[in-house]
Amino acid sequence: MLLAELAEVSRAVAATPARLEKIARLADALGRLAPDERAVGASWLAGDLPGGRVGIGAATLRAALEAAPPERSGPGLTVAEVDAALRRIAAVAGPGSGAARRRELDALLARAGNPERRFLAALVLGELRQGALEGVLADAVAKAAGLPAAEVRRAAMLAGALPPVAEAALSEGAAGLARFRLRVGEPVSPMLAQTAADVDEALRALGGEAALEWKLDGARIQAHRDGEAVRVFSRSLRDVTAAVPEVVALLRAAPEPRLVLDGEAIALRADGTPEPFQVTMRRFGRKLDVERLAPELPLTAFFFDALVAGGAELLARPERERWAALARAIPAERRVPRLVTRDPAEARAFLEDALARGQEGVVAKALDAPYEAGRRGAAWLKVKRAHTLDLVVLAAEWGSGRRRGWLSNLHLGARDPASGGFVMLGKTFKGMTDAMLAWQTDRLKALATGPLDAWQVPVRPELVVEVAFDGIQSSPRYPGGLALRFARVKRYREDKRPEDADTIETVRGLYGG
DNA sequence: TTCCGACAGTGGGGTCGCAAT
DNA sequence: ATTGCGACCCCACTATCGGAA
Repeated sequence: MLLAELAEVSRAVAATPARLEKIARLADALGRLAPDERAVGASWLAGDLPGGRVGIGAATLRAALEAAPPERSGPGLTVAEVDAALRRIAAVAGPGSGAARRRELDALLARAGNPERRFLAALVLGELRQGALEGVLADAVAKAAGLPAAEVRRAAMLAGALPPVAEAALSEGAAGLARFRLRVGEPVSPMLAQTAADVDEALRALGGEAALEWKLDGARIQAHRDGEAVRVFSRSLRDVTAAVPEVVALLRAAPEPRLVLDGEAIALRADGTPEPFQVTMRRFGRKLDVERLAPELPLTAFFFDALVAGGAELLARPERERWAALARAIPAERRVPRLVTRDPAEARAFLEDALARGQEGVVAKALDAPYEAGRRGAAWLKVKRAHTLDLVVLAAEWGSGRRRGWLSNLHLGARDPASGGFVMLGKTFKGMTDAMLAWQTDRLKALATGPLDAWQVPVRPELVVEVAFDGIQSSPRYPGGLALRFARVKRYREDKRPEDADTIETVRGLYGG
């Protein structure tokens, strides 16, 4: 198949809001792929590259697109050709690799017309924006193969990816799907949590009784052991074994030879309290000098689930059984602190204690729920605590996609009594309804102190907005050395003037305390 | 007919590795 | 030595479609 055909499918999928029509068009395209194109075609139609990102980002792509000839030349690109080129691009390394990537990219673009260029660019950036990603495509695979969507999804979660499942389903039907099972050493999509406002709401939603566990502010890990072979995966199923020797040692020392465990890796201070997430990432994100850094900045694993333990696969077993199996496989100090209760007061106290010890919050879990790989199900509910500040809008950036034409991303500042000015603490685009976006666009245009056609518009610092956030973190980027984590707008405070806004001193107090 | 689960989109800050400067 | 880019860790929130109730 030609790249141009897939680009046209993607365009048509993006053009219709109806999910069923998207599914029909995607299913039709999947059915037209040649057998050896099915995995890569499915990957692209889900907005992914089969081998992951290739080392080309917005800057490189922009430069290449500007330099590309206005018209396509040569024969149209085939799916196989483009796949091969992208794999070559991903594989280059060492000095001159930037130029080598660029040459390959230039060659691709030269043979691509505008629709193909748009499709390629979106794929490379991971920003397909056609209103269909893996979730919708799973339905399309099911439709194309004539198989139940639930079985396709299940296989994709156990495989940790949809493309191989698409290939198997289209080529071999139900028998192909049946081959996908949990295997020790191969990662599965982790189960995710929904959010609850507080523990009372969480307990109610879970039917009264639940297991409450500390929510640690670290990095998710899925640890596999098969005898001496240990592999550890991140939330996105990247192999991070080399980054976490402590976890490897822990698994090897366990009394059971076959384990698949779900947990969190986090850096702790000497007193056992958690380091900020940034500090954990100094270890978890590292590939070089891990062994040298490990003694001075150790990572500690806390597990909260067992997918394989006690010689059995436990995905379908209830949570309380999986926890019991985990407890037999891993010592208590390597498990997440946990309380099973139906008493709201006890649950609240557990949350308060976790927060007082510097943890992020708690996760409430249904005791009878299975492990729903890849699902953000209602069986796990996270409860955190937000702070709020009244901050001043210093500037705004024009939105993209469905926010085109709206001033969307707000620059937020705290009042600085010392200078009489404002100290920027970060940006946010979250929390606004469409009505708020329209309103703030009007207001900010009237307050603009710079040209409205610029990418970002500075404004007179007069608009006060109540912003919720999870915490203050040290910042190498912002002038006050502090930044908000997960900032989102709660509401505008038209009753407040900028001189009523919170001060940088208040923010420093929050950071220190 | 209304409700709600699942999904996609819209971007945020920080850290590391690495090539280019 | 510094800078900029890209990948990936954490993520909140709203709008929408279409099946469930």
